[in-house]
Amino acid sequence: MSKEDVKKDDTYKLILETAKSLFFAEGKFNATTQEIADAAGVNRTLINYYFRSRNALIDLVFKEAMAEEEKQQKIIVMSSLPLREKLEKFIDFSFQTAKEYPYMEMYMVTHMNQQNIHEFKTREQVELLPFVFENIQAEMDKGNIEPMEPIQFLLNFISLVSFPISMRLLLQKGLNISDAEFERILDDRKNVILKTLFKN
Amino acid sequence: MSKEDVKKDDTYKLILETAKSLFFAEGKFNATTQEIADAAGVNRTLINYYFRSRNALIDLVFKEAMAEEEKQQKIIVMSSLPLREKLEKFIDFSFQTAKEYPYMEMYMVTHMNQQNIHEFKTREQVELLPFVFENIQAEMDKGNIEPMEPIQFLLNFISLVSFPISMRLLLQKGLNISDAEFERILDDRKNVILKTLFKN
DNA sequence: TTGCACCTTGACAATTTTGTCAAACATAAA
DNA sequence: TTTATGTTTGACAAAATTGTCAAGGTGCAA
Repeated sequence: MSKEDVKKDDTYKLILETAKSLFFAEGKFNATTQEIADAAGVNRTLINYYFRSRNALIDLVFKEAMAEEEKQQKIIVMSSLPLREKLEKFIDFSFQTAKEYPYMEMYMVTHMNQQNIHEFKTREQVELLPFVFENIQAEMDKGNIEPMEPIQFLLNFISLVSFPISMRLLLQKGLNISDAEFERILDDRKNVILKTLFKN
Repeated sequence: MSKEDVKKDDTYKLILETAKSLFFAEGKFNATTQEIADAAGVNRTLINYYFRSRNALIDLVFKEAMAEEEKQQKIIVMSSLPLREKLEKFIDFSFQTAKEYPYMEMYMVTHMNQQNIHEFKTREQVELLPFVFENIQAEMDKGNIEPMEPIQFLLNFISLVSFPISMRLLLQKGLNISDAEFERILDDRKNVILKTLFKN
């Protein structure tokens, strides 16, 4: 099926995307090479042919996801929009990728935990942070947001955006919420988050 | 070492606690029976002797963790304290268990995802929810918290409490925060969360 | 058509992980 | 001391997972 959707010589890409889908969309963090191959509709040894080993494929998936996420986020942070609009854009972007890959963040954490990964943020990313903090501080000075350490505001923001998506399954079952209902709640989240973080 | 700390016939308990520690404290979600046995300082086959199979052990760890968490939470929710104080207690409790088992929530989610787990909340838990919602609604009517759907307020609260703990590794490395600094930030979180959710 | 480069496959081997079992061991009661 | 019960161990078998390889296939360029 999906094998027919792409050119034959795109097997490499097909395997890569299928792996991403298994890990990030379905949350099958321990998918075996056989399972990945089956999901992609290809022979298992093709994974070795194109990626050398299972680990090499895993690492590639991880690095690509990281890079993609960073690239997008940087564009938003570096824009000259006011803070509130930056955050709005960030929410939109997060919810959009989260719809496709709800388990991506959790995969990152568990994967980093098992490997020993050090610098996964570029120097650029880290150097951008003080700028963001200044941005937040300025809004506090203007009285638009509750005064607190900028890092705490940032934690608040990331938490409010990411947690309901990452932990969706836990929340849905724990609070007994249907799929449709949870979708609706998520759609309202953007406004709720802004209302929670900004004074009127 | 740790084997000497307990009575010999507590091997059952020792293995169970070691498994919990590996999964929830160290985040080694794929620990093999050999790794668990080594960590506990016992022979691997004792896992089969006491728990029949690896899966049986895993399931037991999962169920016990769930049960323990629910038990504690129920005590808090059922208390007749005002909402703000309930939430304060909840924060204290969460941070306390999270210090010991930072990866517990993530383990729950990934584990539920791989198995097909349905009712993991007792009927009691679910039946308690409307009561909590009323509680929240009353505070909104009193003007103590920003008006929104009670479920959204609850999501906000859980997110603010749990996310920084669950995703600690990702946040620390992503934001370039030292261990000591992150500890300090977490210690301030309780007040920050209350300030964020409650109007003055 | 032939040759070449690349892709795909199934068979096989190596490794890892789990589970079983009989024998050895320890301890407390008779 | 002997016996009985429950615990621990190492050896072995089975299953699952990964990686290698030679052989076969495909399409395109000469």
